[in-house]
Order: sequence, then structure tokens, then C-alpha cells
Amino acid sequence: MPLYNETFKALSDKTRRQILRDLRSGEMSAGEIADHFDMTKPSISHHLSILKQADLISDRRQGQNIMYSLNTSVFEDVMGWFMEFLGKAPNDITKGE
Amino acid sequence: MPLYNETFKALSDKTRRQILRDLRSGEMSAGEIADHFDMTKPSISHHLSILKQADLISDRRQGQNIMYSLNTSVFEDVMGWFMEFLGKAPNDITKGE
DNA sequence: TATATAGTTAGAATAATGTCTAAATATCTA
DNA sequence: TAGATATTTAGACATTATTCTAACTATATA
Repeated sequence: MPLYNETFKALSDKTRRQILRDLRSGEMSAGEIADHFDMTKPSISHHLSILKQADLISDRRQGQNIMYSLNTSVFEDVMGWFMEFLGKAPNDITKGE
Repeated sequence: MPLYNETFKALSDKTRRQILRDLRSGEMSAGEIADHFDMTKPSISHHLSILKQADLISDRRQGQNIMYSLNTSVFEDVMGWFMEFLGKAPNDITKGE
């Protein structure tokens, strides 16, 4: 179960949501991700670290590159949060925060 | 279709998410909502205005009170945003922002 | 080992957010 | 109309976020 506050805060930024969207097509290096934005690498690095803290993405080093990929399980958890509101009661959703 | 940036920003605050949660049990006045929090009424009023701008809630005046209620349709839209990531492609979800 | 490449960390500037108090608006009732 | 109640608006202040440049770390390769 995620810490919803971290998750929602991570999702509240447009750049970060676009990063997540980009990662849907598969693993990408930090540099490749940064190339998609009109923003410096350190700024993108910061956004990646926030997404990682929220457990929305994972990283692994491959040589000189650090490869980032999507963690779909947390998306499922957050969807559960929404399901609650709609009264659809999915599998194992409890109250959350 | 909601402006996801506004929606996610609205959802990124703990107090606002709790307000939404409270409203699940039905319409409530601004004062009743404020009573659930250790925070001044103006602060709650501000949170309500952000939720309203994001179209997550609606309001109507009833005498001296202003009654707030949940707009479930926007929750459904946002859920669609998540569905995209999980590749479940619900009814009429397009790319979004 | 020295140099280049990829990425992060540190620190600062600026903008945005959340909270408060005080004042304003709207409605009700005597 | 005057006063009470419910709520919002305005303005100030502190905290948090976002972004940048400069410096640092880690890996690869000549």
C-alpha cells in the first residue's frame, strides 16, 4: 500500500506525469527522458527522484546509464483509492490514509 | 474531460482528500466540513474553492449555508487516466493532456 | 591513468502553496 | 432595520516546490 500523500504529490506535476507517460513504451535512460523536455538534466533528475520515492518508477544502472521503468503496481493501488469513491470496491482495497 | 493538472493538484493535498472522503456520506455545509478539521474556516474555504475549481465538488446555497457535494463524474474521468497506464482502455478514454 | 560521458547532489533564486487574522458579503430573524 | 450567523475574500507570512548553474560521483575507454 502506497503512501497516498507522496503518490498524489508526485502525480501533481505535469512534467512528472509526462515522464510516466513516456515510460509506458518501456525502459529509458535518464538522458533519453531528459531529451523529451525543455529542461535541464538536473531538473529532470530531481523529478525522477520524486517519482522513485513515490515508488511509481524503478531504476537500475546499466553501464554509464541509469535506466528507469514504470512500476504499474502502484498505479493499481491508486486506482483502488478512486474505486472507493465510486463505490466499486475492488479486490483488496481498505481505507488507506 | 477534466484539466488533469488542476485535478491532480487538487488531490495532492491531504486535507482536500479528507474533505472528499467526508463528502462521500452526502452533502455537507462548509461549516460542518470545517468542524472535522483542526483548521480555521477560511483555510477550509480555500480548500473547498480549489476542489470546486477542479470540478471535484459542487456547491449550492441553502439559506445561510452553502452545501457542498461530490461530483463523481470527474473521479471516473481521472480513473480513466490511470486505466491508460494499465492498458485496460475503458470506454471513451483518449489521450488526455 | 587521464579523459570523456552519464547522471546526481548541493546550493541558491523564484514561484507556488497553505495557513492565519481581519474585514467583507449574504442571509436570516427579531 | 439592526444584529446574529455562515461563509468568503483580502492580505500577510512561512513553508514547500521547481528550476537553474556549478560541482561532484561513477563508469567506460583510449
